[in-house]
Amino acid sequence: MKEQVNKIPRATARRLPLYHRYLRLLFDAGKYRISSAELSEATKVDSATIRRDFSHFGELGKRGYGYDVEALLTFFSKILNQDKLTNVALIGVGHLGQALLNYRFQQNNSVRISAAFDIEPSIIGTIQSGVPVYSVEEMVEQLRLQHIDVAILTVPQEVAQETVEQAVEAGVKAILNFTPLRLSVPEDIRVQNVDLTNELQTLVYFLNTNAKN
Amino acid sequence: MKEQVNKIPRATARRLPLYHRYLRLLFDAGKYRISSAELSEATKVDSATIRRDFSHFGELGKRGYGYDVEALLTFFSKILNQDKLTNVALIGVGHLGQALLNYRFQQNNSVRISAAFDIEPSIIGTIQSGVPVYSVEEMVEQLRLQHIDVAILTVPQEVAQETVEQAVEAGVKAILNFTPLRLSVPEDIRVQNVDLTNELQTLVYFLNTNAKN
DNA sequence: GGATGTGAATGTCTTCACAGCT
DNA sequence: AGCTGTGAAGACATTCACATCC
Repeated sequence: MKEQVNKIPRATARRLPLYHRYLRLLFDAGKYRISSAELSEATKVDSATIRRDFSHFGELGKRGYGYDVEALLTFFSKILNQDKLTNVALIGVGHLGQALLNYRFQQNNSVRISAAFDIEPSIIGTIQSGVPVYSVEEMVEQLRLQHIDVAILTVPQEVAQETVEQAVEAGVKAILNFTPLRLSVPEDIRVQNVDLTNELQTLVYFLNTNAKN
Repeated sequence: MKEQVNKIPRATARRLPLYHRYLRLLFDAGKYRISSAELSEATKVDSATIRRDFSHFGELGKRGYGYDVEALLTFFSKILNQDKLTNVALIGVGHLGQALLNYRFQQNNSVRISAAFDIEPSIIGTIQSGVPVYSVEEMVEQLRLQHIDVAILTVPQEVAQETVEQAVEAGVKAILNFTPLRLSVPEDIRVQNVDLTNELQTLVYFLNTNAKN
């Protein structure tokens, strides 16, 4: 079933959505052919890196020509499961959670938030930005029922760990963690941290060190 | 003036705010001594990596003992300029921008959003979550006036590039970019991308590849 | 005794530079 | 003639494992 070329380097995998996005942009702009040099200009990824990344999936281009935009786009759509719809849960409907509910995660929607959870009685049972909000008590049940295995965590840090444990119990396999805490999870669970304070402080740090790195 | 130990590896620098945060947590919890092994458990950073990271700043620990929490905290506070207040601008007060205005970027506030910019007449001139909102027309002037050199970019992607060019013109040196586009900037300007769609899609990709990487 | 600091080994990622194919 | 795909080199990062020192 998985005819997938395995052992894609992590760094490459993390760039795939970016390539996919720019290929769509190019395709929509009517471009039918692209070289690694041009794609590099758009994405700011070194052209040799782009060629290396692509090469992990086979010989996608033609020497002396470049890559066919439509073919590449189709290929990466498959790779990234853009054909299927992936349902995601949002846990914690505070300011940031609300913003993410409104966030257009895709023009071409292949990922969508299909359920949200909170403890605030005034929003439980309502539809926020098109997404039903459930109480946290119903979370395990709903996650199981809806077969959701990706969750976005935007709860207060005080309850982050306990919440993630419930989510994992309910079968969640991947977590996009917006809390500033590093979560403890079983090793087969993937956590991606989005650490806004950290990003901002790193930026300030580099600014104050006159560092070129 | 800069007695700073230079040539800190990029990967180390990106972990400094995390260390700082956990040291504060430990300090506030009354812990006065910590080993790299314990800090590793909290931060999920390998203990050898922690020791290597710290060693770039000198010999901060004591063999057979570990590290003094307060001393480390003080040290990293200096390194990260936690003593000074850094003003940051928020450009684009949509849903995500609003959420960031409310985001507590620090318990111990050393970074704060001091000005916001938008084109929406109904919020221009108002105070949103304690932050004055100016029109984009006033942006260059205000950024200069307030000597702001860090900006958070949460504008629609259609105007991202032109907006960033104005910000750079106004002296901004670092940008936290929440738009899905890769910005073109002079090479002395630092851009940190926070690419939410990308993160989510990468997570989905890894989920569907039964990848261990 | 116990945990640091660090050479050395290993792993990962990027970049060069060019042979080879179209 | 031009651009890919990739060996080889280089740069960077992590991890091992232990001598060293408190």
